Amino acid sequence: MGLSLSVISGYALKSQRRKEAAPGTTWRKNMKISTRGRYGLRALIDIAAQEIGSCVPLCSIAQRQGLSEAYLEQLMSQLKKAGVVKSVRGAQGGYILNRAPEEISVGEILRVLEGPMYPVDCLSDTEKPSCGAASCSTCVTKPLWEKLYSSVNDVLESCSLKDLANAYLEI
Amino acid sequence: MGLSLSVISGYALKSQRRKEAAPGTTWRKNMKISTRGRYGLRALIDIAAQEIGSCVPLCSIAQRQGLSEAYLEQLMSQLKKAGVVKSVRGAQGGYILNRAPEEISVGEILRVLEGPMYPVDCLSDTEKPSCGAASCSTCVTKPLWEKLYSSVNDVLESCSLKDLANAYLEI
DNA sequence: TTTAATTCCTACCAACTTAGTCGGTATTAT
DNA sequence: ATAATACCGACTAAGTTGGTAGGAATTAAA
Repeated sequence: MGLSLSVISGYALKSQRRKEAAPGTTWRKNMKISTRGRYGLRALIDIAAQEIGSCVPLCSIAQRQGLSEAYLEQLMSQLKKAGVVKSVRGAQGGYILNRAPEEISVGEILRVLEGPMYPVDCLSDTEKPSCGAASCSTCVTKPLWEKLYSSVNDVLESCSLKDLANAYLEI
Repeated sequence: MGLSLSVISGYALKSQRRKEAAPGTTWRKNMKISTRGRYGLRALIDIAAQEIGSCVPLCSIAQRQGLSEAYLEQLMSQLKKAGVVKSVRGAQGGYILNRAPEEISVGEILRVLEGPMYPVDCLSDTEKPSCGAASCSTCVTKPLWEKLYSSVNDVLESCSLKDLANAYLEI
């Protein structure tokens, strides 16, 4: 019934992985960091852990970290545009950190890959009551969301790529 | 062509609202609190702001807060199961807080409606390396996620329904 | 006792997001 | 030349979000 072929395809493989991860209960995905941020961060830690100044090709990152090379490509391209890494094309090419690892915070990486860490959209620009409230200035929850936002940012800004790469090398 | 009827239906109305909210750029929805948490919290603030001990029917909450009654129903049912509110059925029925508003934290409410605030799933139970790493104990990012988790929780636990209801009444 | 207001319950749905895949092009060291 | 690599845009299955729809059960009040 053409089943074997379709099961072999990449799309089907993905769906298998999804199913096995799904628990019985109805889980929400809010306040979560997605694979973009997690995988991208792992890739950067991997690069930072290699000899400094050396080109690290995607295929080697993908292999060491067990990630899809094609998916990583998307993420690295975004990180390059944002100035976090630079790339060298052609054979023996790859990616290099664009700054010292202690100058790159986890917060910056996640902001590039996931967008700003606002817990609600209202925080993104002044006076846009997307919550349906009459006005943002009379919103009683806004101060709480602002506190949450700055708290999250503080934690993510306090950790640099150097910190994580050091820990990675020690294992 | 049957177009007018389908446009009038609720499904079509919803899609209109979605489109107007979508900006040009590609926004991610990670690390965000969804409508479940935001609407549910607003509903509870609304109840807490009414005369204490009085039954507050969903229709009045929905009207005052500009929310869908049917959607609120889902949320309140979950909050009831979790022991945050209790309900009175029949005419003149409605919902009442199950505890004093100062005993109900925003953290509890969001946990009920959105699930636990783990930024990554690995934190949910011991040693489940859902990230693909060899083992959770060698994961260099886990301590960071744990710090993030407790930071988020601290903020949300430090704010009670009473705090928000008071602010709400002052406006 | 009827009626209206209300909670409760299950199913359903369109739009959107996520987590990738696929195929091809451009560039460059060897 | 060739092989390795980055770069690019289109595509996609599965899952999630933000609700609707329709009815059943319960109860205060007329």
